[in-house]
Amino acid sequence: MPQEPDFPPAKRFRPGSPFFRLSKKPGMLLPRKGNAAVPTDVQRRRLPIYQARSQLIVQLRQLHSAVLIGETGSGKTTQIPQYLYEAGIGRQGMVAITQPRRVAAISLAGRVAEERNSPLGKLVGYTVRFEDVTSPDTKLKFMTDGMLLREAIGDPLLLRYAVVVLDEAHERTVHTDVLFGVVKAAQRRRSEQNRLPLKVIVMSATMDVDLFSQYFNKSPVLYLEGRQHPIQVFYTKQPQSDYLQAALVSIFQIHQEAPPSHDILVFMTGQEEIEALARTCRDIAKHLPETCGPMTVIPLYASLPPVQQLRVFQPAPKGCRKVILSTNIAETSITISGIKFVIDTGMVKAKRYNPDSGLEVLAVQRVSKAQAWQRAGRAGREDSGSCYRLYTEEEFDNLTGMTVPEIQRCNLTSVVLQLLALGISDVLNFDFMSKPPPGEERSFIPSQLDLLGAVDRKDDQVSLTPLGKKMASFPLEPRFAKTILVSPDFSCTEEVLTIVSLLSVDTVLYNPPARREEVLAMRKKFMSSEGDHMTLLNIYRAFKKVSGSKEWCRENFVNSRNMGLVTEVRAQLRDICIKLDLKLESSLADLANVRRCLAHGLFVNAAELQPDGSYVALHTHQPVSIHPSSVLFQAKPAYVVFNELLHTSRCYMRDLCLVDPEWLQDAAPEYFRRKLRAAKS
DNA sequence: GAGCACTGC
Repeated sequence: MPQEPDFPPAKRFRPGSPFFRLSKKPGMLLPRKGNAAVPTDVQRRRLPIYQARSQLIVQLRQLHSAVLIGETGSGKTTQIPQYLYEAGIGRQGMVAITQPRRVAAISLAGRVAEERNSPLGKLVGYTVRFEDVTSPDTKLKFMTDGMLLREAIGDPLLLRYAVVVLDEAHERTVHTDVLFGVVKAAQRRRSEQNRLPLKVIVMSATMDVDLFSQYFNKSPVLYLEGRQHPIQVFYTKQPQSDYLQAALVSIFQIHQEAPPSHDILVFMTGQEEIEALARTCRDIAKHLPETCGPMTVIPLYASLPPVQQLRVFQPAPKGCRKVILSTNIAETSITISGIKFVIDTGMVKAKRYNPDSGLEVLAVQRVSKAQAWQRAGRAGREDSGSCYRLYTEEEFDNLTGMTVPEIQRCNLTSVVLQLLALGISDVLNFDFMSKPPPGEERSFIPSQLDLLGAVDRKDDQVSLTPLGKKMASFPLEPRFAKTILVSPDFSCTEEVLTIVSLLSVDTVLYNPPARREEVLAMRKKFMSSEGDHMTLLNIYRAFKKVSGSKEWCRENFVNSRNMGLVTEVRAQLRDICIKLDLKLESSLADLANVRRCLAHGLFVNAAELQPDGSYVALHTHQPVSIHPSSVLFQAKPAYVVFNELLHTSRCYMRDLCLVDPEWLQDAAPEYFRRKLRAAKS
C-alpha cells in the first residue's frame, strides 16, 4: 500500500491561512530569465541551499546513502552535483543525476555547464535516448532514469559511477522504482566485493520521507529550505456535482474581482473537455459588461502542436487576463510564470490496469492529496497566490495520500524482462520499494514471457533464453522485440522495423475532426485490406518516396514531427539488429510474410470471428469488437491479431492485422491447440 | 460507428 505522505492536516489551511508548498520541479520549457548582469557565482551564492553548503558537504562525504528533501527553488538539482564535484566527492568515477524527463535532463545539464563556465559535453554532459552529449572528461552526467536503467543491463554494478543521484524520486516512475532496487543492489555488491563504494542520493520534493529512508537502510534525511510563496487555499462549502460548471463559475468570479494581470490556471482532465470549456469561456467573455476587461483563453495538453503549446508563455496584452485550461501536463512538465490563481477540479484522467484481464482502462478519477498540493503550488512560484479547490475540505481529507506508483498499475512484462536481463533471477523476490499487486508477476507476466519464448523455467528458477536476451536489447515491449527477431526467418526485417517504429510513437495520422471527409478521401489510397499495420507501412513507404516532404505530410494528413521520430526510432532499432547480426532483408511486394511476423509477436492478442458475426478474444474468451477507426471495420476477417484492447463503451480491438489461423498455430502450437479447437467447437 | 492523461528506452 502506498504510504500517506506526511502533510500537515488540511484543517490548518482554511481560507486566509497561508501554507508553504514543499514541491519542486525544474522550470522546463520556461524561457529562462536573462540575468546576465549578475555573474553566475553570485547567483549561486544567493540560492537558499548555499547556506547549507558546507554542512551538506560534510554529511554527503560520510554517508553512503542520503535522502534529500528540498523545497521549491532550493536549487538542489543544480547545486548538489557541483558541491560534490567541488569537494572532490566521487572523483574516482562519474556523478549520475537522473531525471524522469528528457527536457529536464538536457536543460539542467545546460544550466550547470553554464554555471561551471564549461562547454556542454565536457565536464558537464547529458545522455538521453538518441543523444549522448558526453566525453571522457564528463564528470557530472545528467540523464533520464530510463537511460541509466539501459546502461545497467551492460553494467549491473554501475561501475562507471561513484555517485548516483535519483532526482524527482517522489514521482515514482516505473524506471525510478526499478532503479531504486538496482542501485541498492549495486551498492551492496560493490561493498561486498571491496570495490569503489557507490554513493546514493535520493532527492524528493514531497514529504514521503519514511518510505525512501526505510528503503535505503534508514538513511538520514536532509531537509533544504526553499523559496516558496504563501498560497491561500479555498474549498467549496458543498460538494459539486458538475465540476465543469463549477470551474466556469470560478473563472468568471475571479475575472470580475481580480486585477487583469493575475493569470488563472485551471486543471482539467482532457482535450475534449478543455476545448469545450474554452469555447464556452470565449462566448461568455464576449458578452460581459465593459467594466470586466477582456480575457484570452488558452488550452494546453500534450497532443497540441508545439507552436500552440508555446502560446501559454506569451504574456497577455495589457489589461487582458490569461486563462489557461490544462491537463496535468502543467503539474510537472510545463511551468508557466505569472500564475496567481489555480483552479483545481480535483479530477484527473489516468490509466488503470487490471492484472487479471491484462486490460488497461483510461478513466477519469480523483487526484491524490500529493497531486492536489502539486497543483496548488503552481500558484506560488513568483509571488503569493490562491488555489480554489472545487471540492469540500472533507472530500480533500478523503483523497488518497499519494498517487499509486506507476509500477503498481502497469503491465509488468517489460519490467520483468528487464530485471532478468539485469541478472536478477529471483524476480518474485526483487526488492521493490512498493511491491506490484500480488499474483501478477507470478501468473500473467511469466506466462506472457514464456509464450514468447523469452524465458526458461526450471523448478522455481526463471532465466532468460538466448532469444529473451536478444529481446531485452531492444527498447521495446517484448512482443514487438519478438516480432523483429522472427523477421529474418521470413526475410522481411526492413518492413517489420518500419511497422514496429510506427507503433512506437504517438500516431502519425493527423485527424482534424472538421475535415473528416477530406481525411478519409486522402487516406483511401494507403488503405490495405490486410489491416492497419499494412496501411501504416504504405504511408511510410509513400513518405519515403517523397523524401519526407513536409508539404506531402500536410496534404496527406500525416503528422510530420512524429514521422521524423519514427525515422529516428527505426535507425536505432536497425542498429541493434546489426549488432545482433540479424540479416536485414526486404520482402517488397510479399506482405504476407510481414503479417506472419506480427502473428508471432501478437498471438496473445488474437481474435476469432464467430458465426453470429461478433469476435471473441482467444486469450480470455471475452467478446470484443473492431474499433471504428480500423481499416478493417467494414470487413469481417476470420482471424486477426491486434495491438491493444480499449475498454470504453465496448471492448474494442485497435490496430488490427489479418492473419491465417495456421500462422497462429505455428507461432505457439501448444497454446493454440486447445484455443482454436475450443473456439471451433 | 468512436474519440485518447502523462512519461520513457
